[in-house]
Amino acid sequence: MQEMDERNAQTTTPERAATMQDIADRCGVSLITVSRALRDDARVRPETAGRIRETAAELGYDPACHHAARRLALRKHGIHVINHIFATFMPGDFARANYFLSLFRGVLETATSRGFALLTADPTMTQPLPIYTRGDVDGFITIGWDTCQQNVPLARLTPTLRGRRCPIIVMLIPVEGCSRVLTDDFSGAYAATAHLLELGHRHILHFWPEIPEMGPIYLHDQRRAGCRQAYCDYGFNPDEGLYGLRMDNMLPLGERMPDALRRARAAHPGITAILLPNDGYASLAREALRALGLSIPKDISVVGFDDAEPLPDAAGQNLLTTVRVPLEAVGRAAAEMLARHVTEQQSELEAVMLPTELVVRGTTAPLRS
Amino acid sequence: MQEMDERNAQTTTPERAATMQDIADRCGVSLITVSRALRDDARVRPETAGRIRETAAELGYDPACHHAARRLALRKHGIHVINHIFATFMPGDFARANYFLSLFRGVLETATSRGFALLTADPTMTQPLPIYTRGDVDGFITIGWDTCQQNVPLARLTPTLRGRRCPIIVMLIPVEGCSRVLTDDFSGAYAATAHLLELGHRHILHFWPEIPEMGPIYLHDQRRAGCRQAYCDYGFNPDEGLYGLRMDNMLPLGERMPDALRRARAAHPGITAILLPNDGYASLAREALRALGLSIPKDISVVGFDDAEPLPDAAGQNLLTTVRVPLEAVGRAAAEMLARHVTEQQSELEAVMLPTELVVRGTTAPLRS
DNA sequence: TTGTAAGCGTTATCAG
DNA sequence: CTGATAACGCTTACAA
Repeated sequence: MQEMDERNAQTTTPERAATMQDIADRCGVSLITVSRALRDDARVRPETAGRIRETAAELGYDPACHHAARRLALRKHGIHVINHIFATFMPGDFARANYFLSLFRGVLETATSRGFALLTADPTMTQPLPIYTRGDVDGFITIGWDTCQQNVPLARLTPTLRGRRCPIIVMLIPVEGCSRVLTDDFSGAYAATAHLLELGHRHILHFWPEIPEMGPIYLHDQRRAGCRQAYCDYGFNPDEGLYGLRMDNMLPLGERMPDALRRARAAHPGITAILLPNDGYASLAREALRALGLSIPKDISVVGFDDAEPLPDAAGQNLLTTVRVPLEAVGRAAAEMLARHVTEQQSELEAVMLPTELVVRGTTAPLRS
Repeated sequence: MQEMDERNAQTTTPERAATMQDIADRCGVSLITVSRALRDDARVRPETAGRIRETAAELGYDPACHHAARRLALRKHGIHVINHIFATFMPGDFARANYFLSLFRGVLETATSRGFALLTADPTMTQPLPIYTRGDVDGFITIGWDTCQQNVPLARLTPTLRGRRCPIIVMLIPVEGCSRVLTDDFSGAYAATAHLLELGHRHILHFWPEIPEMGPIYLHDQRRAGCRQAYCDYGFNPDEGLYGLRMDNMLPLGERMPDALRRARAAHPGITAILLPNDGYASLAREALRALGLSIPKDISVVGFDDAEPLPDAAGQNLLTTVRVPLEAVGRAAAEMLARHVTEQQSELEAVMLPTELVVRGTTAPLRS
């Protein structure tokens, strides 16, 4: 059986991918003619072209195989051939799995459908992989981590990309000099606050992450502004009813949640509603509140953010009232934007803002009078 | 400030990456001497080499930039330069998010630490992206989907890779002709069954996915064999106590779970324990059982598989007894294996099997007498 | 120790 | 319409 296969094989050794020269030899034409024929250059006799294309097919010629040579040749004439590779930076620990996954899924889906392969790297990696400086990547998509946080790759990348046409799209958080896809967190927080105010709540605890070394955190500042605006628009004073729970560190809050809530309630006994920084905290909050003898939404209303993580009730239904952030759409928009930048040689910065939406479920209820 | 930057710039236009010729011109040596110096070739005077390296640094010469040219040049001599790109196929819907994420995280972590970038593709993509046939990918890692299922990319890839040295590592399910990283599901299922038998259970329902068009599903067959072996070793007859619940379709089971369980119990009223095909079904099963008036583990014991998805109790603690499959380690091992294949030019197939481990939590209890 | 030659596979430019 | 030429940036083989 092996022998048969070998006999059936083309005369070219299977080791080596077929080249234009191979085709030219077979057809008795010059290499250039082959090159032209395969690129549908008009100035080659249709008959010759047909014969060439046939032979190419016979030999299993695959233009993609010699993409690198093509790029090299065209560089002489200043022609940039796109490579069909995007790169993203996603946290390797995927701590908030659904959050990043949604973004990632959107990016992957759209990149793929546009013919681009997607490289993934962990933003905490200590040094950029060779491929990033090689010029093989057509563009980058990343979460626009605020300056001092984890934008290691972005910071490290920028200098190596200097002078090279290599667009970077940031998602969710704006970064100077990059095209961006943002979400309207201001309006989301506004809607959530308005919802609570309309339910009669007047004293709301707003989780407000602020890590000292990081400076202001764009998203959370936007949201805080939205909350305050709602207070004002409804005729209330945010300084009297909206309490910011400043968090100096986001992750290990699991253990400290009960303590944080207890102290917040001690300082502001009137609190009847809580705005969380993301859905992941909801189950922690539910636990902590239960320990304080409070049940949701009877005694206290809770609103999440992102709509990325469910808070399942006994029947497995998600009962978390939250602000939906269209994460997958953000990913799709970013990839689409990048594809446009890359294929249309467009170099102007672009900005898109996607709407958020309040999703009312079961963790908010009218204020008990 | 811009002006200053421009004045400080090197004489080479920043548009163009520095080349060896640029360095040679500056140093008054030939291009080839530069090539040698930068590759630490011994046969170049140390003094000259030093000067060359200095100039290279000044000009910001980055060898990675011209990686493609290097590959092209070396091909003449039959030398294969590795490209430091791996590719994986991961389901884009990430239906069982944690499961695939764990695998992915392992692959990504190890690939990155070995200096390889990771390309991700959705296995359902209709046609392979250009990069896959281009020879830019050094090797592939994928779940070894059984032949008839979603191995679209694998099937479509193999012919294009014919004759090319491009190793493929499959995870979890063996595929002919590929190196593999497997898990000992036989032992895992054995341990789970033994655990239940020791607790006094004699009538166990074993979910046994079997999709007609797919033929036997390796993992589930392994597990079933493990279950049966345990029955035999403990002196029981699997044909009398181990009931297979054949599933002809895995995904939309959510709605059919209550029905499936009801019918299984009708057929085999003695059932006191259930072996699930994966953790994701645990919450569905809990619901369905609750609806039948049965509580876990009082009335019925339940064992999951994978330890990828928690079954949280009221306090958020995972109470699912399950078989831990070291998914992240599988990913790491696969990437490590691939790196070895690629860097050591090794072409012999390799196989690794990682152990599984029964994790006893709160969903299994002694049989009520 | 250094330089010269030739070529990897392709393409734009110019000549036939 | 077709072909020869030179180049993209690099490397091995061989000569000086």
